[in-house]
Amino acid sequence: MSKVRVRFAPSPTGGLHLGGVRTVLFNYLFAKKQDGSFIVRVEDTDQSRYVEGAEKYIFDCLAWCGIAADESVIAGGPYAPYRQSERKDLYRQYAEKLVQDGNAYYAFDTPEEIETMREFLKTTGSGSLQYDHNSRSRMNNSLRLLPEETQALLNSGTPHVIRIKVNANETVQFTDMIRGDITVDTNNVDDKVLLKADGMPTYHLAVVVDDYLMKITHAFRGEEWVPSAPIHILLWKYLFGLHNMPHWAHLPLILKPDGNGKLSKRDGDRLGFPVYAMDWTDPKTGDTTKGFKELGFLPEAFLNMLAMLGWNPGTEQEIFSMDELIQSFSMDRVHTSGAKFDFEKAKWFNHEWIKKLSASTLAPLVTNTLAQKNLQITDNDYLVKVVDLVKERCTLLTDFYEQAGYFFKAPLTLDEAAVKPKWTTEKNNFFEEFIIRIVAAENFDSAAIETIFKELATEKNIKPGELQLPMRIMLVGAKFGPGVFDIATTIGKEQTIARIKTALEIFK
RNA sequence: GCCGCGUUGGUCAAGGGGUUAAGACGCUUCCCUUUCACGGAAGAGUCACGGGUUCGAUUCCCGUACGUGGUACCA
Repeated sequence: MSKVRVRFAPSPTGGLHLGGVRTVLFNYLFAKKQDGSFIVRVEDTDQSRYVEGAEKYIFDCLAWCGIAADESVIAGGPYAPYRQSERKDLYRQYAEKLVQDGNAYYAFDTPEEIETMREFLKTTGSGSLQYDHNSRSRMNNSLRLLPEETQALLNSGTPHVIRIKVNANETVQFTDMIRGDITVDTNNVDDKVLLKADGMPTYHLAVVVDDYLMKITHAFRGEEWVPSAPIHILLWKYLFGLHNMPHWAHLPLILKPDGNGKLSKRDGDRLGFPVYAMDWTDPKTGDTTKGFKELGFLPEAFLNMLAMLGWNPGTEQEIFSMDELIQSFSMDRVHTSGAKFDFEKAKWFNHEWIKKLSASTLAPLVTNTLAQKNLQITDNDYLVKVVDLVKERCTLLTDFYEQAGYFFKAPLTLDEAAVKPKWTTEKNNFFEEFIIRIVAAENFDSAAIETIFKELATEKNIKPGELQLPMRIMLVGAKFGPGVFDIATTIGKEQTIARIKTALEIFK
């Protein structure tokens, strides 16, 4: 059996959408499991939609995800170039061959003429408004024109496209690895443009030619391609033979959480969650769309979450590392129906991953997020200790600022309302005495502090519980965080005393 | 409109002719903790509808409804 080769074929038209990343993931998992190759081919055949920087951005996203292409624009490879615009000249010969074999034809119709044809079709009450086996007999193409007429138009340089000739009354059948057999009546498929007037191929021609040339064995793409699959099957049949055709799998869509339809960038803006893998700034408008990365997601969690949207191992395991995914993944366990995106569940995956990863693994990432809030970390060992103490309280990486910030600088404000109403001179005296005792103490570990605290409380005849909350507010500023004595020992004796003194002034 | 694909709790989903129809997220309650989390326990909530086939259908078949995708010289 030949080596498995799969490809992800993005168009550089904007941010990398959730669904796109999942398509990458499934391709990648499948390839790695079979010890195959994962190829990234840039499909930039539509010059009008080309967006500056989008290609680099896509590769940045893949890098963040930890997914490396075996062959690509960047990595190179035996089938270069991997950018379709650079392969432009290749496609024409295949289109011409199709014309010669009678499987395609030249069409000289202007957009206006096609529009007129559709308007006419509407008046006839015909169900189909397509340029197809039926309507083409009325149009300006080499099928209807005399050979001399066609030649004359060609010679005079009249703009034209090449369209596939789909025969009437046939059926096209193919097997989808996820959906099983799909059969389509050719009467419903139109004569799609293969080669545009500018000489660029359309997606339909380009995928088939490149998948053949690049020896792709399995072609995975979104479900939105199912309706045009028959065109591709026909092209394979005409050009390279069905026996060389890759196996197909059409992945289910990721849908909006609320209403209906495919998840889009707009839904993220509207509902307040990211849709792109990383921040994307539109070069034309300058608008930035938030990405999962910048929001504080770990790539491990992002990918894990995506894998579970549309695929399920059939066991109760939900948390998977990339290696585990590669081991467990199989295309036949991918679902047929679309799944609504749930941001809450996405956050849950991130939380699980933050808990799962060690503090030292997390530390560099936390350093970065804190730096973005102008909190510079100089002591990594100290950071690791802090991360270990607070990580189970953080859902997103960005939560570390709030959850760990007070370990690095004293709180700016204290939650006075939580203390003042029940504040007494006895309590004030307790803390003044407490400072004296910890100054004198040899040990400043968590247990020692707790012992001193509780003994003094007993002496003063105050319940320790009534003193712990004020102490927390003194050290943290608010009602959250790990055990107070753990905080005290971590920030150290000096800081602890300083913060208590400051707070005592405020509580007075 | 036409064509394709789909339909298990609010969401992700396991299962698949006979089950008390898993599990997770979210939600509620309780325990732990005089903080917030974590952890633990419990709870509410489901097989779209109508016909078949069958001793028996959530599971198979056919319709309907609904959803979704396509219907571009976009991918």
